Amino acid sequence: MADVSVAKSRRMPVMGDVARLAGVSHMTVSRVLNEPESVRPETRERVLLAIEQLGYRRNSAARSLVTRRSQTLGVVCFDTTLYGPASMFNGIVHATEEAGYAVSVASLRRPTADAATQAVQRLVHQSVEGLVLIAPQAAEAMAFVRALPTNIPVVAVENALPNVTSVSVDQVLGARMVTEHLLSLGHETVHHVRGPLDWSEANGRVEGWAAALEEHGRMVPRELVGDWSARSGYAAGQKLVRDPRATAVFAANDSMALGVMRALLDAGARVPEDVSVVGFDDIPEAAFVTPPLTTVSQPFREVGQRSIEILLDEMEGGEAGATSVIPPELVVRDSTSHRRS
Amino acid sequence: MADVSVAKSRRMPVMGDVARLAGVSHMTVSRVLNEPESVRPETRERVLLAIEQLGYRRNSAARSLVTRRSQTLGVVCFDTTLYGPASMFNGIVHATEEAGYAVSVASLRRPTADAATQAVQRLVHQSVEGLVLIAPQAAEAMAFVRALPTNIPVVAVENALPNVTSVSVDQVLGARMVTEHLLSLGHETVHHVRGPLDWSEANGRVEGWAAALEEHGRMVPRELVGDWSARSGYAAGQKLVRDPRATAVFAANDSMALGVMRALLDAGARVPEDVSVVGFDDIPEAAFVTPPLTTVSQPFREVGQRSIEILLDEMEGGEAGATSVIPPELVVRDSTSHRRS
DNA sequence: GGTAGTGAAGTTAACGCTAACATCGTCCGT
DNA sequence: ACGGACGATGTTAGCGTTAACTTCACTACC
Repeated sequence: MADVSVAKSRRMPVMGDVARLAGVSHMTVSRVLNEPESVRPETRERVLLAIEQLGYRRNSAARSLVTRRSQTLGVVCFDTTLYGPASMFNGIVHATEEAGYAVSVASLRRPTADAATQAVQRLVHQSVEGLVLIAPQAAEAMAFVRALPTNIPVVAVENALPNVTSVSVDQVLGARMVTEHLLSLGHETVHHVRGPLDWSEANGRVEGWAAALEEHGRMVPRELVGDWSARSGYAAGQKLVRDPRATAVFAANDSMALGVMRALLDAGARVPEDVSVVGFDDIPEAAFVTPPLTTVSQPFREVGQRSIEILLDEMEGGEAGATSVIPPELVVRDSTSHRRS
Repeated sequence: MADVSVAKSRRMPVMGDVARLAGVSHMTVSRVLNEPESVRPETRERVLLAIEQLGYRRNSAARSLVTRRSQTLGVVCFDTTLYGPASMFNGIVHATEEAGYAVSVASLRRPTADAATQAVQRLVHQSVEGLVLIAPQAAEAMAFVRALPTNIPVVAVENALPNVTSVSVDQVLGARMVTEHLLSLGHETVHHVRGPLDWSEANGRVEGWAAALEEHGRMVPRELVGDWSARSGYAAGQKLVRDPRATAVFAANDSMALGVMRALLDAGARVPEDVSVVGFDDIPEAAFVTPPLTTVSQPFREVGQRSIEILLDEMEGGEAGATSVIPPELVVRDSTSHRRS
């Protein structure tokens, strides 16, 4: 009881309180906090001491009211349960905090233009100073761009939007590497289980895969469509197992690759003896599943961190619209082998 | 003159602008926004129209300066790359947005008391009105509690802290179910690969496992320690494979279970014929790995959502300190089977 | 018909901070 | 020794909202 009343009566100290204790004006306190060099060391020490004694913390609402800056960056994301987005989100949050900004998140329940617009609006309303988009669905992207307030800098990760700065891993290259790896093992062609139609990453992977096949003069099989989940990979695998020409499968991510392998195994086919399977992402479990999965490693965290670097640069007047592409890396394990028969 | 008006219209409109256009005072505008019923419908319409025309948005900094509320909840998290935390985070963000609050995130790079304190401070400084802790390390927990400002409501997920409201899945029960499932299959005892020593979830699982074994009068083998990663599970598996009595292994999460299975397989043991393996979490891939993994399903998203419900309730004066426990569910797949001698 | 009561709007004063200007010594060059 | 420049601090005036009054017109009642 006593605790409560004490806590209540003890109002949070404000600049004026600090000033009084230090024997200066509140403006000097403000200066100590904002441009310490402009205050005489002796005075500064006194103020700092008073701040410490009172446990003073500057009120950020008042500060941003007058400066019109919030020291906050906004992150729009869709599903942070997927390994890739989750890792990028982590990288983004860390980098943002390191830079002294707060992180405000808006999440999209559904990939609709409306939801996207709302999310951006919400963040803008919080006066974020910059925006990071982790929402790789192309349809959305368009909505975003329309909803964007021209005055605030934006960076999109893993999604090339017109007129928006973006950072991404070279999906086309990654898919190329996978396809050529498989071709080099003697497979006649490579089948592909792609990601959702509206994800730009999925499209990039399809592009690289098809391009590599065409360059080698191979047949380009019709791709199967998944939704990134192992379950959808399983469904695709069930179809593939009926096609004797499908000796090599490139799944657009590791989860789907797992599903494909499961379907193959359930149907009595062996991996990699009968069918080689490759994933994408290199989730931490990839090396430990059965068989250990050949896949493409993406530096997700770095992508996230890099996006913040670029965003901050843009906020300080750097030019926008640049596109930064980071190369992925093929990791060969045991789910791929030379074609037999 | 024209310049001036253009310049003015370029500036974000404020309440006064809306008021002028609607022919009322700024206070009426404020009322329309805060307590619409107190304004005559006719006037209200006029104001609403003016708001629409000007594209007016209330300045949240000014608002929170005077109300001393930020309409923001803070989330402290450690590693949102792990499936569990990522899912809970998702649930939390969704529920928070649904309730009309903004979400501010602070992430811990390292599980130290210092980092924890800083993270909480950062959020408090942003005047969050409530705090959710997704940081299941016990050591940390203590630091949090100490750093906690007594006046702002806190909910911890997956971590029972003294005097702090918490929501969690019944880890002890889950581990019990696993152990009894294995025992019922005829295994003499169950070996355990636990999670990090400072995670309360890991401790709960150890507790349930040991209790179940003891109740059945079985030997309680010394547990091996992992760090949740498949790699650490692999290391544990390499040790277990040398012990002929280890016919049933309970890994504290699915990733480690995968690592254990890999090590077993690499050493020539078959799963489940020679050794049964169980995980925990039921990651979406669990049903599709080889062999499909028996595990415990946890309603992560619901835990996240529930934590927000409770937090909001507490913010509205509900009593704090309650503990909400949600039961998990055993999912039997193919990585467990009767003991064969 | 006068007065209290009501509902709807307006006025004023914070909220805690920073920008911009004002003040006041002090040091300098000539 | 004097005016100007400079460095350190103080004073004042908002930033855009809401809380707390105040005003005013209109109703209701004895």
